[in-house]
Amino acid sequence: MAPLDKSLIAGLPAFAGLSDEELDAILATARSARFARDRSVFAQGEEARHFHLLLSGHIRVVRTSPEGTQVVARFINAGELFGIAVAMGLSSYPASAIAAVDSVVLSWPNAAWSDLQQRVPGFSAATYRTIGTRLQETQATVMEMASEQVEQRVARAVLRLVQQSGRKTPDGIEIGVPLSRQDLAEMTGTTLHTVSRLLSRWQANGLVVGGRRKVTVTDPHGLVLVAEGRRDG
Amino acid sequence: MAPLDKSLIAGLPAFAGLSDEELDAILATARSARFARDRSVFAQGEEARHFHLLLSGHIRVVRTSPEGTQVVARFINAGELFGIAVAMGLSSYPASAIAAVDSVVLSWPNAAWSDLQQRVPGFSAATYRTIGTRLQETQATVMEMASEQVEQRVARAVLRLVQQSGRKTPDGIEIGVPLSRQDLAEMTGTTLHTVSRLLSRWQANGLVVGGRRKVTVTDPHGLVLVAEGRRDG
DNA sequence: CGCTGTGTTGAATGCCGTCAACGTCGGTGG
DNA sequence: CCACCGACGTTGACGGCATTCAACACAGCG
Repeated sequence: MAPLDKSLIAGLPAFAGLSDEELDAILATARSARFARDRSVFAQGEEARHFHLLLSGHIRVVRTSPEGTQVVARFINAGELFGIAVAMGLSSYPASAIAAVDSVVLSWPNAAWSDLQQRVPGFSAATYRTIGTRLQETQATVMEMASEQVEQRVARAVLRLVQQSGRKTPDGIEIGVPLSRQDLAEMTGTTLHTVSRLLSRWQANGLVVGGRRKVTVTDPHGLVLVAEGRRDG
Repeated sequence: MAPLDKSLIAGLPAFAGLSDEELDAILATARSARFARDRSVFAQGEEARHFHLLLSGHIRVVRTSPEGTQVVARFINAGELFGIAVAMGLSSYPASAIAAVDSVVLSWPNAAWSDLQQRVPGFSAATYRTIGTRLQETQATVMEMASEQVEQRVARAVLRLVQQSGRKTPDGIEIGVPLSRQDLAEMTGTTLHTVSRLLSRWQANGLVVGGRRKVTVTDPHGLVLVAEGRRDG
């Protein structure tokens, strides 16, 4: 396999300020792979031998309960680390990672982890921050689920996705990830039926335009009001 | 103030295998303080200047939403680090910490953090693991709230508390933290009314015995069945 | 052209939150 | 020691929101 080009990771915050030689050294142990949409990068429960960085595309992180219920824990965007079980002292992945669109992933064996920590100044702190941020986000989700109505939660989820991967179109801001009603339901702890009803009503009221696995927000400010419970969808 | 005794922290996993001199050095920058029940160690939003270790007692970690809803994020037990905003790159505490019982807390200024990371081998990894564990637990909470009924969630919360701070008594296993119905409600995202109803029914069916700010589990196995939805309380 | 995955919508049920009233324990001050 | 007051707890009634059950519509694909 041809060596990976250092331009792939030169711009990322985790590797900021490194020389060309260091970047090459870091890439020496990495492998890149392409994942077609809906393919799994790793599966929950599987032994965690690698950690990963998303070069392009979007990854859906899904947790499945023993009873089979699924929850979409988060979406990973290009440039983010994921599957870093090694950083948390886990020997197996706590969730599955599935390509939401065709994606390119860079993977290192776990052994490279301590190496990176030593070689790259600030890498450790950057990872702490990543995990810490995810902890904050997850706790925010808990608060939402404890204190808000389903409608507000779905509105917030849509707004978050818009912020993470929104694309301007003539009609409004479109979410850049194929997103089924089922996905939204699994992100908010509700059913696809309820999500469908909500989106229909929002569409009737001019807040969004729905499509097959697609949502376009036409009135972001109005949707914010819904999310805050200050307006009925 | 008299120097702190190294026996305080010698047994903790985070400081395992250190010499007496190193322990003394670590303690040199620490301050210990006693917190009476219901006193706050730090408050949400407050600038995070210190990180903390619980020497004895129990701490309740509470997040409050802008609207005023409260959620009990977790209980801290003796020997655990808490308020480690510095590790997550946060400049202010994301939650409040309140003494659930009279407690003794060891506190370091944030400046001691990087020092500890360098001086104590494995400290970094131990902290990663702590944060990672909390992330797992929080995500498990999200899954529960998404897929389980209130009764199962409350049962799980009670069982977790039993595991964390259970004390054997003639009547059964008593939760070692003063725990109001309101507290349980804030841990499970429900109301004190529902919790009260559930505990009453459980008591009638011989699963628990309730008291003022107190819960004793008389039939742990039965309660597990309730938590798994395989039995009605 | 049928099949599968996705989405929509109606109707009915039920869980649990809300409102309300009352009961009880424990600490505090006289 | 006792009376009082506030915090905590219990229980009933009611209603609404969201799930559940069911049926149908539509798109994409082999």
